[in-house]
Amino acid sequence: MAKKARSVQRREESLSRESIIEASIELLDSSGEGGLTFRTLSERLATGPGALYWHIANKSDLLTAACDAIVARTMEAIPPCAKPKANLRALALGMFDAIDEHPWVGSALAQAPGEMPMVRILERLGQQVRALGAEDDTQWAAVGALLNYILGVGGRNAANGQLARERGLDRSDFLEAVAAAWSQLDPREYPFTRSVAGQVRDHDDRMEFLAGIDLILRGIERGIESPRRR
Amino acid sequence: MAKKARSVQRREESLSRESIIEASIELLDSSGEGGLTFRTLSERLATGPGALYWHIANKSDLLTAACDAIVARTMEAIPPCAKPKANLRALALGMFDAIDEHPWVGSALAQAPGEMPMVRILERLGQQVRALGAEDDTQWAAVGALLNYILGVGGRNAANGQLARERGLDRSDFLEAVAAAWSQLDPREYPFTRSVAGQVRDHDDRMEFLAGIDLILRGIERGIESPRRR
DNA sequence: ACCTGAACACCGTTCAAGT
DNA sequence: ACCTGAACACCGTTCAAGT
Repeated sequence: MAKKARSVQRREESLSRESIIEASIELLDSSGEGGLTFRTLSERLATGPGALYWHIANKSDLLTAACDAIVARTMEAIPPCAKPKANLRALALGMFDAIDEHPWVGSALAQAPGEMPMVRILERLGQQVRALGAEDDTQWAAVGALLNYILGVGGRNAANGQLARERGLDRSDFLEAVAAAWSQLDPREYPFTRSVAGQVRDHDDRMEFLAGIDLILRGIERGIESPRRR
Repeated sequence: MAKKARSVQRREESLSRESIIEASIELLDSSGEGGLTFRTLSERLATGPGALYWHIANKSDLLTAACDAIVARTMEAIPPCAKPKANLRALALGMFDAIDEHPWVGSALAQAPGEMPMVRILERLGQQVRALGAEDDTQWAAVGALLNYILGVGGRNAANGQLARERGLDRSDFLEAVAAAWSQLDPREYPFTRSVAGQVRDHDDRMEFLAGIDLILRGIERGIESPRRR
């Protein structure tokens, strides 16, 4: 019962932007978007909330920086490949998996348009679409379609994860609840939604995501084959 | 200087879910996402914050309901047309315009996966994709691609509008700032992003959005023409 | 230069008390 | 049944004061 340990553990290393971001990622991963708070964060770093402001501008800056760290790692981890199409698929899947592992990245990405994390993705997509042979005036539409699709899926996955967490369910239980609600819609007004309710229940998110990417890639290829009518 | 007017105006009609949602939409339109507060809302409705809870479950419920009101109106306003492809384009453009007019709808939509507002869009998209002649097993991918693309663009437009508002800029000034930041990136690391910086400045968002939709539609058509290899 | 932590100006939500 | 408004338990952010 020696009392030599201090009641509040003091930090050994001095605070830094990197250590703050790292702690934020841990917090976001373990407790979701609502888990990142200047108070919990400063507690975990054994300091006061005000100290954080010496290293980061504000909460939005912090969230974007945490998101960027994940995106940068994800981009680095994607094995390079000679074929642009395979590259694009790997890129998209890499982002899908990253958001699956860190759902908060999906919404952080959406909240920081034009910022670094989005630029990293944009750049990689753009280079590969170029390599695919798209003409200058169609590149932008192709990259935009891929980027927005990825962001759309990411945002939705983030929201699914967030809602499931709030209600104390896991992802599949949550999707089960959605499917149940859909199958009780009025069949005259919502025939399509009702008919796909079953698919929501037991589909493979990842494969479905990839099917969408392939569909967009088909559209891009077709645009390249028959370039423009005049 | 008569004092017969009460200092706080009292409401004439009793509170209702509809009137609360209507007032929320006005507040969101005029002051952005941060403008919707139980205090400002109850002030505007000449009541106390607690009263609102008799009619709505919580803030997320309120936001989704406000979003659903806009989406429902948007769906109703789209003129029906015999050609599924034209219908899909009109549907997508309708949502684009709705989010352009009410940027908060973009993020509210993303936050309510599987809820009514999203189901309305899903259903309309699904019916038209079916009419296009897609087989059962490819319908879901096609609808998913369109829906996620629309959600992705919507989310990004919402974020653009929100950030511009926070910084007191209008949309084009904000995009100008993004373009300026992009054109100062390292040309060796970010050649693509730099090369499209100019396009960000003076592109037409709406037309670009439509180009993406057309690209996806091409991919869907191609999938229909050469269904599946075996 | 960097950190501390109390204080400020907010939030969403609850709930006893009223009508 | 519906409304009131004070109170609760939080937020992000600031800033005088410390080292």
